Amino acid sequence: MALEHAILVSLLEKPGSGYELARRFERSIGYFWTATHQQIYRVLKRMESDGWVDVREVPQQARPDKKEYSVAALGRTALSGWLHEPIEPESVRHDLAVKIRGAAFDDPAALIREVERHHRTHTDRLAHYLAGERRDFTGPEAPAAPDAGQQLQHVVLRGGIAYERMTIAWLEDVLATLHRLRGEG
Amino acid sequence: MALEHAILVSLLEKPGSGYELARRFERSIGYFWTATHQQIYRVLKRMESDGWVDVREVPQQARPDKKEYSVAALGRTALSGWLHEPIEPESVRHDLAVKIRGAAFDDPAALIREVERHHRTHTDRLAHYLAGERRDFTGPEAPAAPDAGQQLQHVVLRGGIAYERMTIAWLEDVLATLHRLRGEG
DNA sequence: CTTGTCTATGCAACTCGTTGCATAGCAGGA
DNA sequence: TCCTGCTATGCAACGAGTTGCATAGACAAG
Repeated sequence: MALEHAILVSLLEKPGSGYELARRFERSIGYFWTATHQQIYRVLKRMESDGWVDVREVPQQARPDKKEYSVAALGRTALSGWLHEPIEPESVRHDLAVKIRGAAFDDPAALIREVERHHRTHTDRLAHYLAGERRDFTGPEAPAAPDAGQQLQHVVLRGGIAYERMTIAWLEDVLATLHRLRGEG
Repeated sequence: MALEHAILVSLLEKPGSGYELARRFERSIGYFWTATHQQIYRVLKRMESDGWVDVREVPQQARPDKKEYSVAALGRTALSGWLHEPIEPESVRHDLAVKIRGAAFDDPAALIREVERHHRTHTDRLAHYLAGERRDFTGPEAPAAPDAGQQLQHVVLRGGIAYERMTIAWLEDVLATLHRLRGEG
């Protein structure tokens, strides 16, 4: 499992609490790795007892205290070890594709609204990624000479952008097919 | 969960045994939904006791007997109900992206071989999909007037092809970035 | 004649991930 | 004042998915 490793990377980029990690997993990290707060708290606890992360109690005013986690030496070693291991190309779980093939045994036209909804979601995500890219990498406030970390973050973001563009184009292909079938049927 | 639904779709396309389903999940269906044989046997058993599928013992010579499953009326109803429910756009799990961002805290150049390996895997998959497309949809043996089911299978396959092409181009972008960083570092 | 491979099914144990619920302080609006 | 919402952490139960192992007949290669 790689949730531990995703957490290590996120904490190396910036230490933070379980709650803050959960919010990051709704945003930047969540573009390629999702996790709920319960999962994060549980895994953080295990990582702490394994000595991968250090904890620091941070008192706060106007809000509850928090535990700030940062990566310990053992955690860096564990991450390094994982980085040098080969991994399998990801396995896919695409509900919509199952639905599209299933539509052959039901009413294909009924899927049109659903596909349109997904199209809107992916269009929104693309706009969100592009805004982030302008803000952090290509806009006037972006660093003139990005360091290695920034270049690597940018190439991952470009992957997200390419994925959304591809998905949007494919959903349009799906819509055209569904409309054509409605005309025929 | 949608494994039940993926099984229903596959059985509607063609009835078969758990073993045959497992093989399909390594091929066509597996392009967008993976499952091991243990998972499939367990879910089939539940679907059978829920009356979603019918079983028929098929004696065979030169090999063990098998249980051939086909979709029952209740299964069709369940599938139809699921098709009319909205689903959330998929959540992503992309180990390689985690590794790429993690490489900022290790040696980026060490990732080059790994990325090249993924590039080869996706190139192979693309070739495999394109061969399937020629065989079933665009080649000389393909049906001149494909029915709804074939058109829907084709649009799903086109999605797989677009995904592989996008991924291959992105991996080349990643490789270029890693080589650039090695030159700088 | 033994070893390996393919079809075919399944159990048991485990880890991973989700859902529902609980607590608790503080802030802002009706 | 009460209700809603945000930060912040966590338990308990369940469901999904993986890994290892077991069985068993038939065939092919060495």
